[in-house]
Amino acid sequence: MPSLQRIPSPTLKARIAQLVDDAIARLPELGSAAERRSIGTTVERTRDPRHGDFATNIALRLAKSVGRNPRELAEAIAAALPDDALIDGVEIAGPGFINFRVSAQALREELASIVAAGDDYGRQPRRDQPKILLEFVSANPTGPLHVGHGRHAAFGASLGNLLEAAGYSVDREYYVNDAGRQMDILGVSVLLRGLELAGEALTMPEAGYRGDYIRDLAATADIPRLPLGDLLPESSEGDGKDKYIDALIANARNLMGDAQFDALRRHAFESIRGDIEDDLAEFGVTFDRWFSEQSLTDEARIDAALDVLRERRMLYEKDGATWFRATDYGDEKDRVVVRADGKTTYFASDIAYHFDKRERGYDHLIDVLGADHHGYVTRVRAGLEAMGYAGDSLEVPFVQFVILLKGGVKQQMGTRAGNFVTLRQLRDEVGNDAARFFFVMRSNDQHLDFDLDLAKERSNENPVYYIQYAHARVRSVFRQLEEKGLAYDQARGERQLGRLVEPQENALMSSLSRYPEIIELAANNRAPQHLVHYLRDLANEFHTYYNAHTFIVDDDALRDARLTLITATRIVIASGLGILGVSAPDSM
RNA sequence: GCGCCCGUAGCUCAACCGGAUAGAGCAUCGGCCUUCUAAGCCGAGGGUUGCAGGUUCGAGUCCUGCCGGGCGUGCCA
Repeated sequence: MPSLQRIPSPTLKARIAQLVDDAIARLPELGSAAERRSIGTTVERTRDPRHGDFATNIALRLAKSVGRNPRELAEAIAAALPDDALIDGVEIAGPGFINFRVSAQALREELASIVAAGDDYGRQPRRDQPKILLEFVSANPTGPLHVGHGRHAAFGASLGNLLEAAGYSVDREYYVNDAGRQMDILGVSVLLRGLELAGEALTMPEAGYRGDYIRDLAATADIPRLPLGDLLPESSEGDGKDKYIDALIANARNLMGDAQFDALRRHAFESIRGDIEDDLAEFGVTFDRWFSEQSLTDEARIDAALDVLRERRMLYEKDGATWFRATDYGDEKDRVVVRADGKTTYFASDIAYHFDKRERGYDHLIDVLGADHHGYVTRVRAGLEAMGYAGDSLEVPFVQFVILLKGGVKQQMGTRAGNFVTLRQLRDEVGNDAARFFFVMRSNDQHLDFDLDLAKERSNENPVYYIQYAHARVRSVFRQLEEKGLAYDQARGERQLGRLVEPQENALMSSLSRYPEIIELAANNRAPQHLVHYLRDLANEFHTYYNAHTFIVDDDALRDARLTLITATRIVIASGLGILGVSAPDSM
């Protein structure tokens, strides 16, 4: 459906807020414009229909600063409101709220605009500023994605879609941790499994990767026949598992040579990375860029970033290491960027990476991180500030853990141990739609109990079906229409919207008009679950309407009006589900 | 110890920069299919929003202190 330069009208909420602003501007005794702005005009949807459709508390907020009774103030503001066809009634209520009832005509116009805009309804025009870089998932390429990563993927992807719908310019990026020690550990894990496949008896060290996928990688890798006696370190793991595996890696490099070891490492890494990309793509999650951590080293960006910090006197030497003065920017301690052994730390990469993001022209950075990374934000912001960028240009929504319930029992997960449920397994069991939906239906900063058995049941207990069913029902109505030899006359439907007078019809129209506001709200709050709850409510209103009234009636005008209403409902549901990455089926 | 997040109905969770009588689903109980899909609808019961103070015209929301849970606090990545 081509959208030719459609200029979205402001939301109903924004239009009412404008009327209130206009009214206050006519009352100079209420203070300067600047003072009013600092208070802010707040217009909200009411919770209770008896309070109308919208309400503002502006009189309550202004009362103190102008020293007047809030109700009296509300009366004055209401009297100063410009005449507008949008509003059908205004009343003062409670301690000084001004309640607005939206006119039926305005709702009908909004309904017509949904059908006209189609998929574009609710979307704001694209703004060039600010340019947002959204980084999410960024799971280490040392194994397949598990359900926790799935939550990150679903949340990040939905957030990106929401931000774009709200008009922001967004690029999505996956930071690939392809450098450093963990790649060595991955390589040596594959080596050990390969030797095992060749008949050697050995046990995987605790610090090694023990998942079954390591065996699969080993089966397709070129594994040299190394003598175990030379490969295995003399020290035991009891002396420290980190020390043990480092010695093992050193031995492997000595015996194989760096080139062959790196080739083995690369084989494992590339196959895992490819698998992650495929997995995410099947999940409907794609990225504009896969950013390699190794490239920071290869292109000397870490050194360049450290040079900038050094010039700015933000680095010093102590105990043989190089430290960054993070405490100057509110961190609780200074942080090492170059270790005594000359290697840069992961934090040094992070500084360089985030500096690079800003240098690439992104104004605002969003990193979706696991809740266990919260300690990181202060120091990365410190890095940005030391580089001359605002610390708050980095925003970090945290995603809490997923607790997987199977038979009512919590499943423990760990990449090292390899006993996790993979995202792929989850998708196979519950389907992409249910998985995408479940992952975002709870606030990201809440732990998520993911009940596998429940999600597997293709029953009415699964909320995603409830919404999809509403969409399928609309399609079904139109199939019935066709079978009865009738046709939908959209133009007539739009002319006859005045026929929609049932309470269920008014409720549905009102809910539909909220959609653009929900997009904005969910995007600004980084909260896809607002959209989830909205869609659930909308589906509920549709199902109620469906049960209360027949759409395919003999009265042509009424029938077309109703078909217009349910078409608009279908459009909004399909759009909302699309943002969440969930399909909108034509039949179920 | 210090820092961050979270405590809302039996369970899982909502509640839009503080707003009016705190809402849904599941579960429980009672109704609705000769009519567009019953994967649906309607109704009922269920709450001292962890506790105690404070700010405010107004607090689940903000502040302080407790209690309980999670995470972090590496020259790991």
